[in-house]
Amino acid sequence: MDPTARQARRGHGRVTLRDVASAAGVTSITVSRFLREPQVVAPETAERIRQALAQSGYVPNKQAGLLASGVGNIVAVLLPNLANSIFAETAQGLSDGLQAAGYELLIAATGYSQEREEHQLRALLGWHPAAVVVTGRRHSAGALKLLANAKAAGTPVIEIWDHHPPEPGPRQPRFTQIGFNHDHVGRAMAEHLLRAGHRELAYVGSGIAEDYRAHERGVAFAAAASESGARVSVIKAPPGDAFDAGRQVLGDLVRAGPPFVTAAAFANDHLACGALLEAARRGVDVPGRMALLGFGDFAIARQLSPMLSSVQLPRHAIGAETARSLLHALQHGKPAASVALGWGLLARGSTAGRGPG
Amino acid sequence: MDPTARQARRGHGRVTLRDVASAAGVTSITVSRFLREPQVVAPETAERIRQALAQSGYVPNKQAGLLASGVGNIVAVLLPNLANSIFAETAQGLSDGLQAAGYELLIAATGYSQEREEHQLRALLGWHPAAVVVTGRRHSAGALKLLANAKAAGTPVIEIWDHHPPEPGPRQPRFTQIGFNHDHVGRAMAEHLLRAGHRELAYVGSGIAEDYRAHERGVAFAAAASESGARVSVIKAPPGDAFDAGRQVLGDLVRAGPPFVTAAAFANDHLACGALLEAARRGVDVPGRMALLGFGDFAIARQLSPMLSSVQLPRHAIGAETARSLLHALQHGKPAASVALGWGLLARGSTAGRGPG
DNA sequence: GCGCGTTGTGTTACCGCTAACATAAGCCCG
DNA sequence: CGGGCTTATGTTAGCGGTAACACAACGCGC
Repeated sequence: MDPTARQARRGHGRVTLRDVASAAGVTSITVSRFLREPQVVAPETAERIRQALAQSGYVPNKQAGLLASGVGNIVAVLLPNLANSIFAETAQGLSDGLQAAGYELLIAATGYSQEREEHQLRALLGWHPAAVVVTGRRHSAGALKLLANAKAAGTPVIEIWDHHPPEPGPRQPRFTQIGFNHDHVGRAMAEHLLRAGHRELAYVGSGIAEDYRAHERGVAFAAAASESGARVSVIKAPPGDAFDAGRQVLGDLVRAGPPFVTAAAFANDHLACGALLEAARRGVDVPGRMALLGFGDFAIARQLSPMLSSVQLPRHAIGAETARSLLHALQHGKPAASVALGWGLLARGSTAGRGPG
Repeated sequence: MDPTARQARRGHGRVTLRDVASAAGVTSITVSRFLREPQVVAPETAERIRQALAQSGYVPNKQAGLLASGVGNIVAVLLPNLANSIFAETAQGLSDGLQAAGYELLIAATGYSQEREEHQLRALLGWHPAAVVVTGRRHSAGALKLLANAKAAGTPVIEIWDHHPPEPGPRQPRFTQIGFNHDHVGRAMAEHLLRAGHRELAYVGSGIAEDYRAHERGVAFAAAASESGARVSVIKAPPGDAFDAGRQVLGDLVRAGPPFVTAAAFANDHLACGALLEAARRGVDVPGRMALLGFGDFAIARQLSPMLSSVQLPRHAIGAETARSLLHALQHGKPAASVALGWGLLARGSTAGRGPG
């Protein structure tokens, strides 16, 4: 009956705008206005409100604010995982760019599973985020529908870590893409080795079957090599520690043959470094007997001897550029254009050429 | 006047519970019930609702749900950063444990700044999270107050990556801690080197002045060494790439003296590996001329030759255990007990002893 | 046939905040 | 000195859901 009893029945016992307002001798809307546009409140009133706020420990309820105003500041982010340094750095880039603008990150990991992605996406969309960031351009049918709905409702949707022309076939919804073309990278990796004179190549995949981008790089690598008349064997790295997997692959490669593989490209630098270290242990000459090429340009790549050639990726830039693009789209109410970010093949000791030819 | 005009004025144009309800020929509360407790709805009604839901593309508005029911599923997480692999793995562990239970992660990075931490905390608390996870036990006065308020309101608060007895002096609010004691680790690192007979030690800090945990390890290291009559020089690693910093520190150490430092402990494995690689390049005998000890047991540590001795950390376990603890606290409505997680000093080649000395 | 418990659905009020409009007080100007 | 404009604050209604209670329809036993 009495307000106290009612309060006990519902409510979290937290300080609300109304509490602050009655302490300041005004109504809640005045405090609300003070918080959003202080200049429209009379100076003396403002002062009383300021004091009431300071004493109250008031924390605005953003659910209520978003519900009432439709204006939120949550950005939903879906990444394959957080432990992998490349995605962690992207998350950091996003965080750096968005937190300064007052946005907050609701992050979920999909474990490279489209099914989990759809599930997480559905959950995150329930918070009515101001924008949605997903990894890659391949999604389940359900997820695509959710993303298309979100975009139709004016929520910016950005696909990161990929940049690819539209596929043939039934027209797909298209979203802003920020990343790079994995076909190009795969081809460039092959061409780098071909230019050094190699004709018997290997491509060592990461073993994560669901990572379509890694798969695309491998396919493009093989295609480019075949077109030049070279041969490629595609190898799947064993599970477990990536360094150890790389070591094992190198051992297998040098024991095998003929034909003797003379150059191997890897899905990531950990695999490649494992191979490089194993070559050193076995006295296998790199790049003389076996050239090694990584992907990702992890910090360790530059530290080994010979230094590991690798592909430098815009890891942090993808996050930073996505933040920029998102802020732009939110300000202008229009989807931002896709951005192809730069990458580079860093030719170092592990693939030093045999001279032109 | 007419509902369409009103809808245009407010609302996001998204599908609401009411839309679904009118399509199914019931009122919104029935659909709401169907979603929460399907068994109380009559089978035929349920079927109509199911169809209406399938056609509508309805996504529940969690702001509204949380506002009305007070039951949410957001967990707010504050980490120093996301790019650093140790915190990324913790985030992954949390994510693994909580997403299965239907919780979502609102993550923010503090950059080791207490000021940013307080700011982020204030922002995240506005979402009225079901629980709050912060890194470390040191916070600004304002942040402590916010955390204490949250705890008083029944929100579980967990401090991770630390586990420490209460400090003397004014009584601080205490929260559940899940981590390990950095003093113990620092002492253990020193004792490991002392046991191998070293009397002239160096401790190489990370250069992040705000990382109080790294600082505590360094202080404990120095204290333990002094108590044994050994000498310690504390060195701050230069900024920039950690491997390069480690290389430079090793160069400085072997050029310096007398007295000749014979063993160096590092704030992380990247620094230590840089030193190890530089020693190999210079032909400095490890551990003969210089023993090297890392922290973190990164994957690369086992791969170098000699293998780097290091401290194995419960990186993922901190996240996983925090998830467990949180779920427990949420279910039982009582704060969970602190947990000291295990770590281990992995003695490998880089600190192989000179025999009992 | 009447009271009574079940079952399934609707009504009302409210979560905490804000948009839109209403209102009251002060001010200027002719 | 009264109409119209500003400025500062209040009132009302609603965001999209849910808790609590109300209520109608039904079955059942005696």
